Amino acid sequence: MFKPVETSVSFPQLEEQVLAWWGANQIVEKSLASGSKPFVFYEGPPTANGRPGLHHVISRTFKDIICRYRAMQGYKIIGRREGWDTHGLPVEIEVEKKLGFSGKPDIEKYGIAEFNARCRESVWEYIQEWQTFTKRIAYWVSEDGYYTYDNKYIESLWWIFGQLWGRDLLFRDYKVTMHCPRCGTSLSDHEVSQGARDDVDDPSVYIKFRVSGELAPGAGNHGLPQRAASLQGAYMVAWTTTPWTLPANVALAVKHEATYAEVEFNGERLVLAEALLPQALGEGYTVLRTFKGNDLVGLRYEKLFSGVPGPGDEVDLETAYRVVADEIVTMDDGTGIVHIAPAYGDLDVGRKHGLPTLFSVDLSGMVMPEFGELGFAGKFFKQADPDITRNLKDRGLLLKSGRVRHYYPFCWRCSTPLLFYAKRSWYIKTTAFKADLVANNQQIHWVPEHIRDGRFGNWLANNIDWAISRERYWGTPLPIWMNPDGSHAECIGSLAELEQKVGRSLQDLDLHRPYVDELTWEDPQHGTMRRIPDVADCWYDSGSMPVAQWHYPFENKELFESAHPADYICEAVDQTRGWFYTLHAVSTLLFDRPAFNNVICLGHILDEHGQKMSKSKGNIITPAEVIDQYGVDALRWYLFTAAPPGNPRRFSGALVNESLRKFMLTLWNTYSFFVTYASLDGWEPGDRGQGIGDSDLTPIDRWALARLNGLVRDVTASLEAYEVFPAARAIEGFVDELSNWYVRRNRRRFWKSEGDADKRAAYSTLYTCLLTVSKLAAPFAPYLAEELYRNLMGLQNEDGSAQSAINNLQSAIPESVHLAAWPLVDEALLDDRLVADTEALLAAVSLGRAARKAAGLKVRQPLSEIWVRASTPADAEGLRRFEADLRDELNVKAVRYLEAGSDIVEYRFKPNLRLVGKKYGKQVPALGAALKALAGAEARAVAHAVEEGRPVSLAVGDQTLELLAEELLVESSAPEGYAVADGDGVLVALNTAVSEELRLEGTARDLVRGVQDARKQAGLAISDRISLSLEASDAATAELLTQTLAAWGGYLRAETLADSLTVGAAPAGAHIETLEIDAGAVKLGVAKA
RNA sequence: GGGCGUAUAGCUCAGUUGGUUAGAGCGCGAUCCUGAUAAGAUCGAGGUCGGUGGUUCGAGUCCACCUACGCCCA
Repeated sequence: MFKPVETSVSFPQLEEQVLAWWGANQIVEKSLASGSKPFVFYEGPPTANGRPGLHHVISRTFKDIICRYRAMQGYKIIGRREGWDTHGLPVEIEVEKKLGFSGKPDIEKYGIAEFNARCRESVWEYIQEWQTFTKRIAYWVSEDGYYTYDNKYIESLWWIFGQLWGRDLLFRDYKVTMHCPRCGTSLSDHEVSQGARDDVDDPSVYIKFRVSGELAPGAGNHGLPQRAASLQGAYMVAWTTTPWTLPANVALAVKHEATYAEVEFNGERLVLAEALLPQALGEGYTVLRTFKGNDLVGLRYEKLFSGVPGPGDEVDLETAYRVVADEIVTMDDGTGIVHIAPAYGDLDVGRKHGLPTLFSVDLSGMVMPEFGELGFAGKFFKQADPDITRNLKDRGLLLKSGRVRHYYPFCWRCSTPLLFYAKRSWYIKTTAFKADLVANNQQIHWVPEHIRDGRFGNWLANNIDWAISRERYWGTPLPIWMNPDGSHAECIGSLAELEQKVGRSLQDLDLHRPYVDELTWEDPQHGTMRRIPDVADCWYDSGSMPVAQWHYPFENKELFESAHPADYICEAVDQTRGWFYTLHAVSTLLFDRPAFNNVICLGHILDEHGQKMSKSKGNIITPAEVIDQYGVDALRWYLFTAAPPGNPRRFSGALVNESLRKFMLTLWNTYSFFVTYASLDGWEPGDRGQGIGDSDLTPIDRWALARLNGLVRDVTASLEAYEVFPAARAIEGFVDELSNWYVRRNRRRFWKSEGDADKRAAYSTLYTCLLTVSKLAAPFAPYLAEELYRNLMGLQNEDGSAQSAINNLQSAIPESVHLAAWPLVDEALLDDRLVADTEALLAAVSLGRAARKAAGLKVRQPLSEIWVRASTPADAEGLRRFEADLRDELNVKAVRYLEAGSDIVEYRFKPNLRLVGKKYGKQVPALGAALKALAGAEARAVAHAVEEGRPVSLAVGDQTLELLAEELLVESSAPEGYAVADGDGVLVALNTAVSEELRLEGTARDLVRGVQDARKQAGLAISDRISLSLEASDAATAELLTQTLAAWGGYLRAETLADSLTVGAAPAGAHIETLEIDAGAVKLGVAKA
């Protein structure tokens, strides 16, 4: 009934077959449609305009595993669908590159309509590849996905804008951008980094700001008025490399806790950071007094120039020209006093301290006409530097000037120096909800945990308003219309509302630029309403997907209500300030709840040297090459078991191969072993009904089932906590023990000829283990699990296609493991004591082998006895329970137990620090010494007491301590004349004496192994009977051979299926192998009988 | 410059509330076992647990500072 299984297997080929079967039988569709209880998943949309890489494999497999697990638990997964992030600068840049463009002017010339059409196409360039890839890595999602450029999607985004607008959460303010004055456009971060240089020659000037003696409004008064008065006429010294920004100065910043000094220098009083005095002034100054940065806050100074307010801005100059304290100030260079010009880079500082924003240079980089009388109006800002410096020098406000080489950004296209420039932008007022953002974050279960209060928590605690607008083309148009002078604005929250405004149907309208830009209407009071040209930050698109993917609230109201918040999302750690944040912000602002309850936050994949994979380094490993060689399951298994998901991981094909060999092949071979013998015996799972009772289960069967149910318990608990890594490692550990302990120990039960209850118990046990493992492993390694499951369930006959009898009889059997129910723990089979006993046994076996090795006694040589001592009485019980296994594994005739009654050993004691440490604290060293001093009869008495669980009185210093049995650890020396190995409190001692009788038995076993090997070399089948001949190389060996055969001849014949056994030269035609025995050799002649 | 994370054997990584001799796998060398296995077992070489200082009877683990790397931000 089982399909025959080859021991050699190509997993990539097997996977292709399973994949084809899934396709032919709509397994994916059935899984997606299954379940009842809702479980909500959000797909974080990738941009499909590049090829999928390994980092996509890891995020998709971690998304997949949880969804599969929940599906097997009977959940209906909502949102298990593709999603595509289609807007944004990366797409535009890709198209610009293709068209050979160098910036916005080229796009405008080309036409926005055509450009956006190209962007729309470009998004789908790799979609085929993505979908094939997605299927191949077995990421099960519906292809009926959402895409952010869809009109419906955009309409939902507009609805959100409308909601925010209605609550006054959208506003306009300055934002500092990197601006190219020649190209007339802002540059993105990555464009800036392309053109930055770090050896730019610039002026380095030290400017004096005269303290006026007044105080800023609202300044504290703890001694400040007197200080202000006394500092009047002194100069605060600031350093800058951009003199052109000085006319826009509105404040000076100091560092809170730093020490500042008032010094006398060339007849003037100067104020600057004490630590930087030598650097800034050299010699010749006298310190008059010092104070903290905080003590200077609120002082006012005389302005250098009169900066110009932005068009339409009302500014309160009362709040300007004062000293503030801010973290941006460092003591690395300069004077510890920083000149603040919000318009040209220090906008956040300005905002934080309520400073006005003043300008001196326009967007074309020219000094504004307002500075005409100073003689530098109309000059390019860099050219104005010397003029400004000279002007200040003439007014006695320049301390000194020089040149410096440093970092400065240039336009990557035209090499024009860039301006930091505060431009009008639109913001979402997230700061108004900072407390809610922080509180809602506390409800989220982060894996790894530290992200919550670390990276993400800190980001929220330092929340700044979300700059939402972009001066670009391919994106969601901001639905804000304004009148010509900007005095009136409206936000449109739906298509219907817009139709009503323009008075016609817009059903066929593409809701992108330039089409929406063309929609205007006349407002009787305010004039022509035109859309502002900006589009939305594309993070806003993806962060709004919980709403927009369902076109809420225009459609799918019920679905949306049941699909919010997500139970689970998963992306890489770089999304903390990306998608994780935007989801959280949108959800908190709109609904005051988190967008997701559980999140796995993945680390990045690095190459095998810990370097980031990048095209330029040429160290990219593509998913395809790994999958073709090792298969998807091996890759997935590696990703799940290599490291906890939050850690970065070094990747190489060799590591995937290790997963394949370590886990997949071990499981496969166990499975193959089972199927081979079950088929031979015609065993079927239904046989359990024919009288295999619990009583037929041997201890090792019970162990396997206890261990299995413990595994189900542990894997389930781990996955419930979204801890994939320990779950996968647990499965791996079980498979290893199943193969290398259960199967190895029980081989004879499977191949013996009687088909008795004992044999059926073994089949039943191994079958249950394999079938359950196939279910547990299904979310991790979906292909391998499917193959195992289907064959074990009798769903594949010999040609691997049609359904077998059992399936016809029991049509309720799920046809795929992915449609099967997640295993439940059978509490009755759990037995932690049994599992612990087996662990003790395995430890003793391992030590016994080590002792054999040390004594040079191979395992095939039987020995008379071993002595064992377990670390606890309970473990000793365990060893007794499995004494037969212990004898067999170590090939000894008897096992004896070292107990205090036997005086063949010496005892040593240690405190059980875990217990004793807290109780006795500083007395621990003395206690340890007292225990160490115990010897002879006294020591034996203590050991006795501990064994019987009685407390022990011990003199420590001048006190007597009453120690509980469990507070002591007992070790014993090795008995004389024994080979010993010990560890973790367990000791195994071998009696190394080999009697003549034992020697013959060992020889017999050598002969059996040699003949078996010869049979194999001769190419005989397992069941072939042979005639065997043995020829000794010398007289001594001949004598040994004769004696051995006298005692063990029957055994030798039985084990090797030898019908005849002759001593002497092999007959012609026999296969001959030579076996080394003791000092001599034996020629083994094997011929088919 | 700031925040977060990481640093343990040649390589990839574990190390539970601080506790007894710091582990696994791979690789290397040796030996053994084997009629499911591409496997397995044992031993060996290989560790200043990134560094310094501190807390403690006791620190890979907790604290402070420093170094290197990664991510994010400026």
